[in-house]
Amino acid sequence: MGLREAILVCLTEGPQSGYDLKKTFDTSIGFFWHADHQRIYRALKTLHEDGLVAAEAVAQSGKPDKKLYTLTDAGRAALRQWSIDGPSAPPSVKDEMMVRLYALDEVDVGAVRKQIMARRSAHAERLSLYRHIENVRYREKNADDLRSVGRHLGLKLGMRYEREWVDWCDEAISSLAPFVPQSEDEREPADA
Amino acid sequence: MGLREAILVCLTEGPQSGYDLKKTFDTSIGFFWHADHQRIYRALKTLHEDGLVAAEAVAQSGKPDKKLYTLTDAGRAALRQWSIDGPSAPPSVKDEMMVRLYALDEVDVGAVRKQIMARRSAHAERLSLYRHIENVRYREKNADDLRSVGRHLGLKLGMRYEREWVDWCDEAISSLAPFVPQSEDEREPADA
DNA sequence: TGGTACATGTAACATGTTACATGATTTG
DNA sequence: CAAATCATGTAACATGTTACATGTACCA
Repeated sequence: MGLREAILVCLTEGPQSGYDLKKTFDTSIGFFWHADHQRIYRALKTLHEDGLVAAEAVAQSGKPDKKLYTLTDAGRAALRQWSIDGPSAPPSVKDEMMVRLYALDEVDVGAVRKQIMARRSAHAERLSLYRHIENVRYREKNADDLRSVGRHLGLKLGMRYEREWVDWCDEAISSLAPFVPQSEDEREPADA
Repeated sequence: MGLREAILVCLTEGPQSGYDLKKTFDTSIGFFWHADHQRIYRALKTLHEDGLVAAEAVAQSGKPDKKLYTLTDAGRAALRQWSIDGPSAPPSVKDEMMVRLYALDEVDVGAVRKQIMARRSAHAERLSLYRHIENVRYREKNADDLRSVGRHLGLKLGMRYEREWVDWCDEAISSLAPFVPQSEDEREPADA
């Protein structure tokens, strides 16, 4: 499944509710594996049925009850087994914007160029977020435990990826400039 | 859908059968959008129903009949509209190996490291394929038509991507070496 | 005669997305 | 008083994967 294992990985941090997991998927692990809350709850149900996680209802004052899920020994074993057997081939890329690049003469180049500018921003933002995290967590204290090394490596991959994207966007934006009517990015936005 | 538009993009090259499209998806456009033959045939059916492609049965001596699909004017228009309206946000990454890196202390590090070595090969192979294509198609003849510029840009993104992956794998392989029993890659493979 | 390429499909299943539903507490 | 956060879920739909099915021709 993939999502199942991603959840088990999250639970190695300690017991979490579905809601907690959702937040983790929106931030740290979500950079490499995305999930919405619906699928998280569905997956937790089957993980529980399979005995890979234990559930405990926790009453909270005011707020609704939460179910705290904990990794069981079987869950730990499954995680380890997955790390040996599971897929490790490069995942296939799926990028609609790149598909457009294959028939640039049949699409709206100005629109595509603007999309590339938007992506530049998105990737630049990601990159600075990653740099921030690196500064906060891995500054000079070269944490040499396995867990930190692994996570730092993940972060470094993310930084490489975003950096290349930003550079590529710059390259693409200038390459496409001659094909766009009046170099729209240099035009002042018209006042209403 | 995404796949629909990828097929329309392929058909801007000229009429193709489902089988032809499958081969295209296995090579060029498949680097950015993957599809198996089942989904291609299903998508072609609905594209045809929607009038975005025209179908023509072609009898062949010996071989089974093939259905040649051609882009219609409506298909061309749909493609153009999609290039304006369609999604262009960075697609979410999904990579099980990266998920493993989040709990390196709970998995089999030796296995993960070997997987990284395998990925290094896969990415290096891709990179050299891309370099080959660049040499053959875009060597010095700086083709300045839109179509070529777009495809060359796509290729360049692919090269950046694969190059970073190869470098990252090298970094990861050495970072993890101290955590693996007897630096397994330096051991001679035991004779049976 | 056994494998590969050509050529097209169905069916079942697994996964992922979108919309809807509920209900309390805190913050502006 | 409206919106956001906490917290969990169902249902319908869209998409993607795996397995199976069929049949010719060519090559070794």
